[in-house]
Amino acid sequence: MATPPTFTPATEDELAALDELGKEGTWSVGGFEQKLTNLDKVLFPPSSDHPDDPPITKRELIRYCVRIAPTLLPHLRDRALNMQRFPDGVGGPSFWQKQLPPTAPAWLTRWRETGVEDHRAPNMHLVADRVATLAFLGNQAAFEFHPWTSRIDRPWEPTFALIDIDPGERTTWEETLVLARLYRTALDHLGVIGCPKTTGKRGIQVWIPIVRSYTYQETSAWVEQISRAVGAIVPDLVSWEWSKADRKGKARLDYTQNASIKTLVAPYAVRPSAGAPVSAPISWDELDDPDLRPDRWTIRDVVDRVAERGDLFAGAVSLAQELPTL
DNA sequence: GTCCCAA
DNA sequence: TTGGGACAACGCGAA
DNA sequence: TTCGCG
Repeated sequence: MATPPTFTPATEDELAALDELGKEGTWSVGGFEQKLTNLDKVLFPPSSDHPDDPPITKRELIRYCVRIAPTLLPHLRDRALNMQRFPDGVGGPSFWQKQLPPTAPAWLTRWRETGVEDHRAPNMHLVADRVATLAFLGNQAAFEFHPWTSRIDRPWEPTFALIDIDPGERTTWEETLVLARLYRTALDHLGVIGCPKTTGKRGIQVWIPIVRSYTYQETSAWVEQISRAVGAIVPDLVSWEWSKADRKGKARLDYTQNASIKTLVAPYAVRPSAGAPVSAPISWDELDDPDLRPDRWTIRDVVDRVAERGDLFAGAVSLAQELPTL
């Protein structure tokens, strides 16, 4: 696949030029020029933990997008990207976008969906494979990145089995951690490496990188089996009810995201909440850190965390495991 | 956020 | 010139 | 077959 092997970060000069733009203007980053608009528009109010911090503008979002790009792009390259867009930021309406408008900049990499069932037309998807593309996404307020779990050369074969711990209204953070630790024990027992991350909202996910020989039906069944076993250990914390109302505030262990076209929020993606929290990869040990929170890292500090710790989700790109028979 | 089309 | 609509759609289980 | 759900 003709994508660059490494992703060069935005230069200091490019970042300075972003700061010097007025409320809109043409910006050159990573070798491509594009028009940026409404740079001083507030997209995120400060979080309640830091109410005196300045709010987060679109300019700051774009700055984050290009600074995290070298770490994020390996997770997005070669994958169709579903965009969830929040043109008015937190609290405003959002919408999904799969089809890239023909009027979008010509230099964006596109992939026309193949192998689609007869009843719908194939979409022309965006593939994020450049620093400049991340700036484009920031300008579009498309900051909640949802890459497909397959790669575009074999779009109907997943590269991940996905564990999604979705807390109910009555689930505490400590209970969410209990569930995550049970998955940790289960995967350890099976000799399978999973990549855990916070969601930036309330949950925790584990992405398990796999060889491309499984169907979605198989990955879904595999994750369901483990999840049922986890749930059986702490039945008071988990509900298997489909209807939200019948769940009584309990957590859902949602294996049904292991399906074609469905997506989970990407590592380092920004969530539409005050303070711009991100979905942050963690080490398994951090489940025992009393300071861990599901929204602990934001666009203001996750780049520094990556500088210190590296990409804790690197295994999601480099590993390809068999799923042991259960 | 941006395009498109109707008014 | 302005304003409103469009911008996704799988698969599971219950009704 | 449709509806709720993520």
